[in-house]
Amino acid sequence: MKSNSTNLPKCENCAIRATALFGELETRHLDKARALRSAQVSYTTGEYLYHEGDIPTRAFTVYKGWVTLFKNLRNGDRQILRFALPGDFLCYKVGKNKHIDHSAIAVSDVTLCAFPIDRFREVISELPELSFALSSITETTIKRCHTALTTIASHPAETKVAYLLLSLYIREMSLLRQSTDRIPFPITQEDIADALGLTAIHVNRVFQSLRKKNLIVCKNRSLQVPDREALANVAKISLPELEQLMLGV
Amino acid sequence: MKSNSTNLPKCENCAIRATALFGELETRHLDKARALRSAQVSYTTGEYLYHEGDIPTRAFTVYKGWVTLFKNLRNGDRQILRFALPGDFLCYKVGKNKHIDHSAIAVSDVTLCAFPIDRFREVISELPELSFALSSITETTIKRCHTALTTIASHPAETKVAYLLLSLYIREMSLLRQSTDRIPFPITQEDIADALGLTAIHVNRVFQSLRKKNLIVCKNRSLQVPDREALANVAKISLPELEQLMLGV
DNA sequence: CGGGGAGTTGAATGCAGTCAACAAATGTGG
DNA sequence: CCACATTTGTTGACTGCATTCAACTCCCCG
Repeated sequence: MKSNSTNLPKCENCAIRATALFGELETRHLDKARALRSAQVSYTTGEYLYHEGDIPTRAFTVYKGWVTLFKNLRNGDRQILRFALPGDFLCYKVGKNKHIDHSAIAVSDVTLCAFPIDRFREVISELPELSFALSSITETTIKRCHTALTTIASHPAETKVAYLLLSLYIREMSLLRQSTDRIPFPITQEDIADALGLTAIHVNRVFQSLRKKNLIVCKNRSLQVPDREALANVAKISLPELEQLMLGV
Repeated sequence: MKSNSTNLPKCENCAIRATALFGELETRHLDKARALRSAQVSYTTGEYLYHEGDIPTRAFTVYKGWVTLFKNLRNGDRQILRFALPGDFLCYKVGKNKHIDHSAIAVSDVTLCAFPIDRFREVISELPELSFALSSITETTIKRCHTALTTIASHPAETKVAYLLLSLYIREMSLLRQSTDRIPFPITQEDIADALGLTAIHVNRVFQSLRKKNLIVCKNRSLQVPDREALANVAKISLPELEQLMLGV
């Protein structure tokens, strides 16, 4: 882990602000709110951001790279809860029970903006808008959690994989400025299996099948989706609906 | 739906306060916060509390009875997101996107305490503690959503069913004053199937198997769990852990 | 050049879905 | 209070999707 608390980039120009915490706040409140941020921190691939059971002191906004949030299970398996992409807000925890219920690992090299959680209490007192911004974020988190539930419960496996791939593709594409149709894709087939409650082997077979139908091109840690409509079809969701969920508020 | 806004029971003596929204607040703040509540409302079995896509104006605390929260899927199936029991907080929504992402139905006759959502904004401004109470609630919701995810993804079906039954049993038992080991159980096997991503037929077979092993007694809309440890074992979770999640904050 | 992680393939097994029919319980109107 | 309709629960036979186990390839990195 590497930390940097000087020369931080300005929030108002931040490429990801629209989708991040401060995107919920009006510009005139930004200066007050920005005082929350203390540093940018970096982790390399495979490093833990925090462990299940920790009492977190800092919350994070992902600035660059991907993070997996997961729980370790009794039987040695792990359940991936979600993949956090740039703009996502992690590890905010103010309830009575102070322990966090999951772990987080950098799946690629990541940079995060760190916010001491204590300071939220103070700022909210003088800027109640912040509390609604936070609510808005957690509502999105719950909404995504609900669709994750729905996806994992759905059948067959092809539907689940299609849904996950398309979600990640849409979110990452919206973050890329350049005109490319290929996104960096740092997660493994095993990660996907752990996210969807499948085996890596079966995920692999589904990948073959999707490739054969020309629905995905996935190699060298990158992913292309030539025809989103077609993939959305397999995922049994309407494309506009999914885009609204992934990009909209 | 039936509404009553006079002679409301007092929050400080409420049997469910410990686990409900105001349980998060200290007693000295209760009078300010109680001003939020506007009425008690009742619904009969099968009635909708709200529909997916609605713009909610009121949030609810379940006072009596059970509620299912669910989404209707493209293919006609429905995914049950969770069962809400007395003390649970529903339908709070303050984010930019004002539409709610799921529907809610009374599975038994229910009584709810209703709170106009608008008024939360005002009260939070003068009582920031309320915003942390709300955060605490949503953190619990997310935590339960995470374990639901983990449960649905887990194998085999017996594990899932055991987990759900035990969760509901533990929660409902803690609400019953009398010394009984039997809880009212208003949901159907199909509800359970819709919650876990299984077919009703297969849930039935799992029920048979659990009955044969004397792990559950389920008839006439009631449920007994003679040996919680044993059922927790099948559910692949430690009993203390589950109790902490269901009862603790 | 060697090692390890990730991906790929095949064969065999088994869990859960589907279809169909029926039984039991519940609710409704006559 | 009974007759009927509807919902919920139960059982059996069959099918098929996903898991398991094992072996092997490819690629990246040291």
